[in-house]
Amino acid sequence: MSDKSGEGAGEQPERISEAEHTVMEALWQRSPLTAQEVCEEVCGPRGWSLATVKTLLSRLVVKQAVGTEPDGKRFLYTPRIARSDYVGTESRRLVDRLFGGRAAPLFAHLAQSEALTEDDITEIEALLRELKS
Amino acid sequence: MSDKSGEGAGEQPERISEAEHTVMEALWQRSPLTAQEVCEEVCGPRGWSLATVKTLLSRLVVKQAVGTEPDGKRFLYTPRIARSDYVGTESRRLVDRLFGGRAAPLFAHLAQSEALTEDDITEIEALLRELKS
DNA sequence: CTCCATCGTTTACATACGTAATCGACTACG
DNA sequence: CGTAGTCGATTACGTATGTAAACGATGGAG
Repeated sequence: MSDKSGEGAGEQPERISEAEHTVMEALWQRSPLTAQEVCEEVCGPRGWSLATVKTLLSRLVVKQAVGTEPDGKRFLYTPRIARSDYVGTESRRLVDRLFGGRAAPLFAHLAQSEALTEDDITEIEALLRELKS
Repeated sequence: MSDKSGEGAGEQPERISEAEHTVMEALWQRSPLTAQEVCEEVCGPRGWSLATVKTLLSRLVVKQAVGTEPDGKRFLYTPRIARSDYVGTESRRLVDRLFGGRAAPLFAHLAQSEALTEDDITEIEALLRELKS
């Protein structure tokens, strides 16, 4: 089988960098967007120029993390990977790397470092109850 | 105040890369170690050469993440940052970046993606009970 | 039809990272 | 005393990342 560069199904997605992730967040929030619109969302907070956003968008297109759709002269950009997938992968990576794949130690750490608010605790209790249903 | 490059207390620690982290884990496991010994721990699993470990160690020394102590001809390397600090920082970064700083959504994600084992759940329940004590 | 504002694309460049070979100093063996 | 092994330090080099300017096409204003 020519797995040359076709689209098969077995492409493990390329890593998305932190700057790129910022752009993804904008697209997950609302899409499709033009480069201009993405910039309006993120350039301010990050102190970026439009050029930077354009670069990041191209790289994300190459990585197949966002897709384009022509709209007259310009493009509309849309995420091609779900936020939940990204978040899941990243979370898993962290848990694997730092806690030997076990979630409990991560939880313990968050608890100890006071990263858990009252609300978090209440919510987690609710989730636990659901899990045991 | 001269915050020039002295040692004050206000140095936010430089990022430790993934490869460097592998070396840190070896040192957290047991220390002090020689470069040789670190290599014995990690070169196999990662397919690294001793040279690579040496490079990573130097970079970690520059980043002040590990300290050295002369031992005759060679050095003994020791972590200068606690694993729990590193783990805490990294966890926080992830939670901030992906979950708006809230731990509950992270937890929900782990739960949904089946990243939680029975044991995890039991342990977390125990932790929760402790927190509410 | 001409000119300008915009697009996306290409090129740029500094720093970080992964991975390692090489080099100068020193020590231990013969 | 000379030589080989070992150590940390220096240098190397390709790719990734952050950040952006330059370029060529093109569509709309006049």
